[in-house]
Amino acid sequence: MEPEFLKRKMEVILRENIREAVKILYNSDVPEELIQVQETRKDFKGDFTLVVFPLLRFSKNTPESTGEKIGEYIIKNFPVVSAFNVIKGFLNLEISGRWWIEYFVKTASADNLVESCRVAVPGTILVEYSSPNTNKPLHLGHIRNNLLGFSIYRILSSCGHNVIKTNIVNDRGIHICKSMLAWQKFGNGETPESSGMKGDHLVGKYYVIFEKECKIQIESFVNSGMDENAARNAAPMMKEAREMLLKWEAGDKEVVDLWKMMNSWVYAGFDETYHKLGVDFDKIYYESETYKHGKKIVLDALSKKILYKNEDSSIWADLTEEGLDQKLLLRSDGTAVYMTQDLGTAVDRYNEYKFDKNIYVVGNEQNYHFHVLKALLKKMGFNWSDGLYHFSYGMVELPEGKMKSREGTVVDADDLISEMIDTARDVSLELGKLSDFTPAEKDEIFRKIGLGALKYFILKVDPKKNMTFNPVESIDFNGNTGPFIQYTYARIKSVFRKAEQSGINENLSLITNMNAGEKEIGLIRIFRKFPETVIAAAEGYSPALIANYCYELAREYNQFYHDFSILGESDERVRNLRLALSRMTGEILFKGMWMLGIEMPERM
RNA sequence: GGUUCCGUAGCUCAGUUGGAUAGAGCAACAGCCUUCUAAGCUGUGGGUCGAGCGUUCGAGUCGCUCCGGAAUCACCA
Repeated sequence: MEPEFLKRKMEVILRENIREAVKILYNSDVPEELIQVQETRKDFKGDFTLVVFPLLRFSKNTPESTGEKIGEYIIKNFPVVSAFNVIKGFLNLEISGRWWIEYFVKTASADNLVESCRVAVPGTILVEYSSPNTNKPLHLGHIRNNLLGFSIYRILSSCGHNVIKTNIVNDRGIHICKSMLAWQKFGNGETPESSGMKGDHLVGKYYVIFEKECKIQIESFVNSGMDENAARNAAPMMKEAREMLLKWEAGDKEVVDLWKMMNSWVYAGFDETYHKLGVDFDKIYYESETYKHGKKIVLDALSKKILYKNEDSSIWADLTEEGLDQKLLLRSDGTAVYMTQDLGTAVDRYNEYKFDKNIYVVGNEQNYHFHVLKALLKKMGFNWSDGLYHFSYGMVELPEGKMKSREGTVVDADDLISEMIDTARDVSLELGKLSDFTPAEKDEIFRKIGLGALKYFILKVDPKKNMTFNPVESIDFNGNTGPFIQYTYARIKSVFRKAEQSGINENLSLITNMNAGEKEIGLIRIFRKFPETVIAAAEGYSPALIANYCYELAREYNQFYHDFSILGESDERVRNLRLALSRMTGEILFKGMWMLGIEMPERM
């Protein structure tokens, strides 16, 4: 295989030739960036297009005649270009079908295409994602987070980086104490076993109970004339929660034991959800450990006068020089806040991995937090903080607005996954194509399709944009969807199964020196875009680019599949070409979807 | 109010460094299964790309000003 061949793109070669043409025709040395070669738009004839406008100042002629002259020169001196046409200021060049076939044969496999994406200098990259709180189950927002994080991991490692998946579990803090307290007060010893509830859901239930009971207390204070903030502080439940946090930080055995027990329930629940989603982690950090280190870092910085102490003995950073605000790092009672532990986690990670990059997959609601985190680390003298990158993604909203746990409008992750699989089952059974499968095999296919639909739905959207999820209309299985791409793949697999049955083998050597038709070239043109799409996805942290690429390829292939017979073709060379194109389509779709964490069924 | 992000068809979304007549899917309507899987394919209708001004041969894309929406500015995480 020759990755160099793949890297030396046709555009580059054309650009060189055009530059040569301009030099000879107009006696001018044109700066490279003025030679704009791009793919020809679909509705015009040609493969590559030169935008001639920037060259007019050298030709001192109309766009049309400049295009004509360059076109004539190219076609005379560069035989790979078989024809050209000029429309307005655009010179469309047609590349010979033979070149496309030659290109395709040299490419040989999707693995080679992925191989050509590898970066020259691989780095060590940490990808932090998921970051759950242990007081409630995962919801749709976490699903977007997990899918993005996992996909970024696969994309970056496909490009040759050493990627480590990390997860910081927010297992301490006042919110955790809330569910613990409510369980103590109202739980009557309920456990996941006794209730039959998934552990994370059970703990989440008590978090909700706390909020409800606390709200009643606050309201009664407000009704007796207290203002909202004071009422919140005075509510006995809130007081107790704060006391519990203090006890926890002091290592009180009873509190710590309760905490351990309830956390173990939650972890069992999370593991189940992660497993269903198909995501995993190489290293899990716990805030309950890293916050201590965070505290130490804060106190060190205080002693170096980087931070300052307030008269109530709370500790702050002054970030006004950085264009930010004052930031609290330790409360007046000495307990840690969110930022404290994130400082500790970042330093721990750097010490452990000496990463080049540390990517935080965290929602855009925390943009400010990560701004501050980076600025703080820098201020404290950790120069590696330049490698911190907040991969900020948009919120998932419901048609009526933001999801709110309090109002019960949260789309639960486990529920959603099961609903998707159920829908896949319904659709599939109605189509009735899998009658010869065992129930277990069918379930496996339904799972792949249901999750494929969900994952694709989430990942096809540009990560940085907010997206809307409509639970009523739910997720489609037709059109620009995961199942559409899976279906295309299953069709290709089916062709090869049939081929095997009829003893037809694919023979690449037969297709060299062939001339390709328009539809074949259409497919090869899309194949060619795979590596650059992967690279763009890696550099721009955008799995959506790969998702939309896969859709484009699947659509093109389905047209091809519809218009031409593959196995029924009598000309052996043509049949081999079509088989080879089918195989490549299947391979690329498989690879692309793999990078999204989407599995592909052999049949559906 | 400050900061950041967003606004493209009825709905959900694409639209590489500015390039030709702004694209898909869903929904609606009309077709295509005796032939490799119809979760497919083909066609029709649907747009002042939030508004305006500017830069440019050329703006959905860049700049400015508005309008509309979101996030954030906690001794919550």
